[in-house]
Amino acid sequence: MEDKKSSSKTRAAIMEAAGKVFAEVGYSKATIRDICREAGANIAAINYHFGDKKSLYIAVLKHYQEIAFRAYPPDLGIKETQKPEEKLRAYIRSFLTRIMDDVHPAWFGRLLAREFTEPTWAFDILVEETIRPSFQLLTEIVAEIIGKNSKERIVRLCSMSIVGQCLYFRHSHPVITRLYPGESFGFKHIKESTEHISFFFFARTHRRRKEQAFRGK
Amino acid sequence: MEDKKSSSKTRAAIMEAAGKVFAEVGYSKATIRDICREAGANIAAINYHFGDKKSLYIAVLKHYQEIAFRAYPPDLGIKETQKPEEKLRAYIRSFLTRIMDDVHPAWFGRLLAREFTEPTWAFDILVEETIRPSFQLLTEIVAEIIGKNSKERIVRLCSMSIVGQCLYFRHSHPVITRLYPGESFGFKHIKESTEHISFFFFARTHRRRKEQAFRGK
DNA sequence: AGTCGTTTCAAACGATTGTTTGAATTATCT
DNA sequence: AGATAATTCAAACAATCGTTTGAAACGACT
Repeated sequence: MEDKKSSSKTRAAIMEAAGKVFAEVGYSKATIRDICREAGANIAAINYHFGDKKSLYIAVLKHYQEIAFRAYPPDLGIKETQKPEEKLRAYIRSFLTRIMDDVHPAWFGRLLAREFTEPTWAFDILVEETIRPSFQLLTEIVAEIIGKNSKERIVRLCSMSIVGQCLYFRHSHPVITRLYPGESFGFKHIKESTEHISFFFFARTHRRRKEQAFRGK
Repeated sequence: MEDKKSSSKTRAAIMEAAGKVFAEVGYSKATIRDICREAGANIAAINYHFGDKKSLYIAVLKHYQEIAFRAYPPDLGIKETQKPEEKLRAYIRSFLTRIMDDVHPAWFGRLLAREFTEPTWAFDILVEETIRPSFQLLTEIVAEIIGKNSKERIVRLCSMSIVGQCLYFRHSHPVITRLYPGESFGFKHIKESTEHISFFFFARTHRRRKEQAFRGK
C-alpha cells in the first residue's frame, strides 16, 4: 500500500531531500520534519509513500547506490589488457570521485563514507550490494601487483590501506581546515590524491620520479 | 557550584560510565539515563556535578585525553638520535595503541577515532590540545624521511595517508567481519599493522624483505 | 455531474530526550 | 548533639522525536 512505485511528484522530492539531509547529519540526527520541510511536503507524506523512516532510508540508499555506481563504476576506464598499476589508479580515482562528489548523483558519497566508519542497521545492504563486489575487485588488482601467490591477509592489509586513505581524504576536511586554514583536499584535488595514493603503493623510487613531474605541472 | 572538583564517589563513577557510553554510541545517541544507570547514580547527579550534558562530555574528553597521552605519548620510545624510520614506526605504534585500546585508560581511543571522522562541537578542544601537537610531530618525522625541503603539501599528504590508514584499521571492524568472517585486525595485531603501514611508507624493496621475515615469525 | 480511489493536510498521540524542582538524606564542623 | 552545608532522590517539566488519525482536496473515469 505504501512501497509501490507511486511515482508522484512529492515522492521524488522526498527522496531527494532525504538524501541530502541523511548525508548531511546522518540517519539518527535527521528528522522527518526537516526532510519534509526541505521537500515541501507534509509530515505524513513519508508514512504514506514509504511506510516509515527506516524504509525511507533504505529506499534512498538503494536508489542513489544504483545511480552513483552507474556514474562512477569501480572499473571505470579499466581495460582487461591494461597494466595492473593502471587498473589500481583507475580504481582509486573512481572510488575517490564516488565518495567526494557532493552534487552529481548527489550525497551518496557522503552516505557511503558515513556508513563505512559508523555503520547503521542498514549497513548489511551496502556490504552485500556495493562494498563486497567493490572490495573484491580491489583485492584482485592488489594481488596482481604484489604477486598472485601473496598471503590473503597481506592482500587484505594492502587493500585496507588504500580504502583507509581514500576515506580519510574525504573525512579529513574538519581536521585540515582547523590545522591549516586555507588548505583543502576535496573534489578538485582528486587527481592529486589519486596520484599520491598510487605513489604510496607502488614504490619510493617510482614516486620520486613522478612526483617531480607532477610538481612541475 | 557544579564544575568544581567535588571529588565524590559518584562523580568519578559518572565520568567512567559516561566515557564508556559516549565511546560506544557517540555523544548524541548517548542518554544521560543510560550513563546514570551504568554509574548507579541518579539522573539529576549529572546536572549537579557537571551542569549539563555538554559540560560532562567536555570533562570526559579532557580527563581521558590526559590519561591516554600519559599512557601512550606520541614520542613513545623515540630517542632524538634514532633514525627517522624508527621514529615513524614508534609514532605509528603509539597512535594505533592509543586508538585501539579499549580497556586501559579506557574508551578514549574510540572517542578520539569517532571525533576524527565525525566531529562534534567539542572537536576544537581536541584539535588544539591533542591533534595539533600530535600531527605536528608526525609531519616533522615525515619531513625528515622524504626530505626536509619537500613541499609542505606533500608532507601533509603523506602524513594524512598514515593517519588515514591507522584510523581505518580501527574503523574497519564492521566491514571486515562481514566481508571475511573470522578475520580480525584489532588490538592484538598492532605490531602487524605497524609494520604494514611502515612498509607502505618506506619502499617496496624494503617491504618485500621484511615481510618475508615477518611471515616467517 | 457524480463516484471512487489516491493523495495531502492539520492536528494529535505516545515515547523519549535533557533539564529542573524541592524535599529527603548524608556528611561536616563547632 | 545540633546546626549547617553538601549530596541524593523521585517526580515532573518542556521540547522534540516518529508515527497515526480522519477529514479535506484532488484526479480519473463512466
